[in-house]
Amino acid sequence: MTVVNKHTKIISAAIKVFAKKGFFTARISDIAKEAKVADGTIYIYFNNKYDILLSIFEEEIGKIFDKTQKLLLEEEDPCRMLEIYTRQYLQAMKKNKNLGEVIHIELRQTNRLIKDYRNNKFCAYLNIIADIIRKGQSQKIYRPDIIPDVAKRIYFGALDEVTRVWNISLETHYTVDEITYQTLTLFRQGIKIKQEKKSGNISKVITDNSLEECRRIDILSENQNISEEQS
Amino acid sequence: MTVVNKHTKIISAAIKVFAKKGFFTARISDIAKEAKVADGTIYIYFNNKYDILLSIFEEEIGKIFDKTQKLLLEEEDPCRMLEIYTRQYLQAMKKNKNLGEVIHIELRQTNRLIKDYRNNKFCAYLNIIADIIRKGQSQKIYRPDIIPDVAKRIYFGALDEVTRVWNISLETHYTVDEITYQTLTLFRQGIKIKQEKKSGNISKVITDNSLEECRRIDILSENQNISEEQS
Amino acid sequence: MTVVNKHTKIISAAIKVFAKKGFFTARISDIAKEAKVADGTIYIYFNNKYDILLSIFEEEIGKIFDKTQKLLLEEEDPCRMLEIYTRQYLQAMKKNKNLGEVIHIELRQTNRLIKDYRNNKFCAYLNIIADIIRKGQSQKIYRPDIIPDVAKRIYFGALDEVTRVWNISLETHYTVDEITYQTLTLFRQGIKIKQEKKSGNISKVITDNSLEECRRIDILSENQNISEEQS
Amino acid sequence: MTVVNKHTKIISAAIKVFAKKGFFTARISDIAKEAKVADGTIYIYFNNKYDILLSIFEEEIGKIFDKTQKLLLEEEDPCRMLEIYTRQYLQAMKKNKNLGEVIHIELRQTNRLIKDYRNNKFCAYLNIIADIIRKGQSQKIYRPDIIPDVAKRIYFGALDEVTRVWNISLETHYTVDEITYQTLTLFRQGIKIKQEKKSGNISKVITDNSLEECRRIDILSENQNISEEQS
DNA sequence: AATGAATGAGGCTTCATTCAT
DNA sequence: CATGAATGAAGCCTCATTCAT
Repeated sequence: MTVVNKHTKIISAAIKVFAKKGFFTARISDIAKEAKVADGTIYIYFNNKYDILLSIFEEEIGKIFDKTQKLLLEEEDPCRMLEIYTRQYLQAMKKNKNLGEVIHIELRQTNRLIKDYRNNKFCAYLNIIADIIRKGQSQKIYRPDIIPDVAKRIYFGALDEVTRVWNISLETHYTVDEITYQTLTLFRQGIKIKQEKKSGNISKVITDNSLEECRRIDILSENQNISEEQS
Repeated sequence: MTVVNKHTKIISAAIKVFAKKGFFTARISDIAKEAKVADGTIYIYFNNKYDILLSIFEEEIGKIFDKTQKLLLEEEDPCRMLEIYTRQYLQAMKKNKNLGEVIHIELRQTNRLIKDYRNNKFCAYLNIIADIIRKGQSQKIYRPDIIPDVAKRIYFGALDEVTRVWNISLETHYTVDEITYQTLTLFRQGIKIKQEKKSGNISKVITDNSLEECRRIDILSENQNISEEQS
Repeated sequence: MTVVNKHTKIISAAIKVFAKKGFFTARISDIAKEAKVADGTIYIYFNNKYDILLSIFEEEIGKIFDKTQKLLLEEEDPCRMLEIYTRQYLQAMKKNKNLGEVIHIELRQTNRLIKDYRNNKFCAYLNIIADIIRKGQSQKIYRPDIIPDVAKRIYFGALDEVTRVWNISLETHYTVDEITYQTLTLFRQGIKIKQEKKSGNISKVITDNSLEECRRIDILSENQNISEEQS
Repeated sequence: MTVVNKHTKIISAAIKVFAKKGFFTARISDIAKEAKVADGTIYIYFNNKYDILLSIFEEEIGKIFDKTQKLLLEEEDPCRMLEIYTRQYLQAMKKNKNLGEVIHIELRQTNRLIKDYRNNKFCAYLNIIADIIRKGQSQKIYRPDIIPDVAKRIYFGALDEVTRVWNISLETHYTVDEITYQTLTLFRQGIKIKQEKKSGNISKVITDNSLEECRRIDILSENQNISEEQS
């Protein structure tokens, strides 16, 4: 108990350092100092600097994935499942803000290196969302025109970006609750005030019109772009 | 025609190289080779490697920002404004997929360095969303409980992440239209099928219940976390 | 014994290399090769190339300064003090001819960069001369019209330049003794044969005349210069 | 007249820039800017950066050398000749303080490169001093135990270092006259007050004793040094 | 002759990794 | 296992020099 696993100590230190400085800017000696071990010790537990990053993903994302997966097994309602997913993610990020930063930045930054390699766990984690959406669609709760594989990215992108609001705290500080509420509500019900009763139809019509128009504009602008396009 | 501005040539090359290798992994000599200039030439046009990245943001985001801004001036309907914003962003990203990658990754990666410094343009670009939402709220079209400064991040996060769908193309390729439709719809109307007439209330009750429960869970899990918390 | 302090090894190597090639022409890799360490090792002991130079001044001048200072404490006669000073400097330069070269050249060359910064030790070392002269003046041994702060420079300039006689050895080689004798004698008694007894007065008169004349010439030539002066 | 020789313009600019920044730190573009010509223009008039420095020596030292040489032809008294030499040098340095700086620093710094090559003019200039001393010795005016080739360096070293007193002006500002007086007097008559009549002998005895002692100490300390010597 | 944009060799410095203790 | 001094490969950047205009 008193002797903390060095592996864990290094991982924790690395999360902190990567979060603060970024993977490339962080130095091994920074991590070593943070972990209170010698530089060389790190190479007893990890093959190289990059391996530390990979291990963070594996282990930390793994924890969230496993816990979320377990909680979802007991749930059938897609809306509740989405809530669980969202809450788990946001809470994990809140608990360890540094981890959030690492996932946020490094996942992308090093994505080109990881690719198909080891981050299947992350893909699996993303796919949970797609599965929930599919479940909701089969239960006729979620709209069938939503493409789960697109929506999962929209959703995770939102979740991911939103964690910065309280990490980097550019504007103001919000509670996890507030952010959870905002994200879930926005995603489930949209930004527009639902004008129940009769107004619903109108709303729909407008939207459809709008989107139809979108498509026309899209085609037009695509054509326009041909001439604009820089080869 | 034949003599292309070297500044532009370098920027284009850098976008390509950064997109492929990432800012830190990219070498000045890579950019030089791509731009077909000598390494030293780059330093005639840019102060340093980092300045290239900054210039990409400034100039490229600037272009999108300016065009979007201009188009929005002619529009009053928040929904249409959101459409314009979304379409412009997605189209720009489609036109130059590498740029998308650079914005996506580097903006975050190097964000800690940029901060308040030069990327005000990016902040301004993000704030357009918040402004649209505020406009919608004052017109009683958008729900007042949405926090514009949070929602703008949720939305941009979604947009940003979604561009990867066709850039990195992990799953399948979708048209700009499809992605625009998906994003806009999801954001404006939510994922749930609107059960108009009386069911609206029920939906709302469920949601509220659900969220109430959320909060209880939140408190519970926070307590749980105390024991879980890693010192 | 066998394990020589790396710091010292690098300093020694740097003195040798700087002496041979000069600060700017010397390469870090030259010093590393001379010190038989890796290039990077140098940066464990010094912040940068310039810091090596500074350290040479600090440490080596420091040694001479300290030893000289200590020896002077036991002495009261200004003439003997001057001897000690001179001998110590010349002996140190003889012991390490390269150091002489480094002090000679680099002190001046890099003086503009060092200035008030770290070479106070050198200034202190120079001021010893001024102090000795002042002591001699208060003892009525040294002429009161000598300005100590000017004379210290004249004297150090002479010492410094003279070390080149045996370092660069442009003409012939002389012993430390010979040079010490030459310098001390010249400085203490002048170049002119002292015509003791009655002739002393005449000598003085001649000199005064000569110098009076100097001043007249000076004024004349200054006037001449006005027309010569390039704007 | 209006069209100033570009060669001259560049030389003047180079003197100014070298004086301010030093040869190695100065950039060709600095000189070009100072001379108000394009970088490339410099290479029409000079082979390379180093050639500019050499030309400065050649031309500027040459001017002083020629003028001094000419004035000395009309003079027979060594003391007066030394005055002329000193005055000419100090005046030239006063007229163009930047040139003083360049000679002072660069002559030494680049001495190892120039060596036997092109700076014969400088050697010739130094040798004037030796010749004057020899003349004084043959006229029985100067002490025969002075070695002209050593004394010329002692003297030039003093002159050179002393110019810094008013160039860098570390302590106080003195007039050319004052410095000329100080240097000449010190060199010709020494620092000690001449105690004419009988005391002259005593002074001599002390000095001789002192120097004898010097030599003993020298031998002793040389022996000491053997053990001190770092291999 | 004059220009100055372009070149590219080469230096200083960093830092992941090793290995003798 | 642990250490941390040492390594040396490799990158960013500078700037003397060139050459097309």
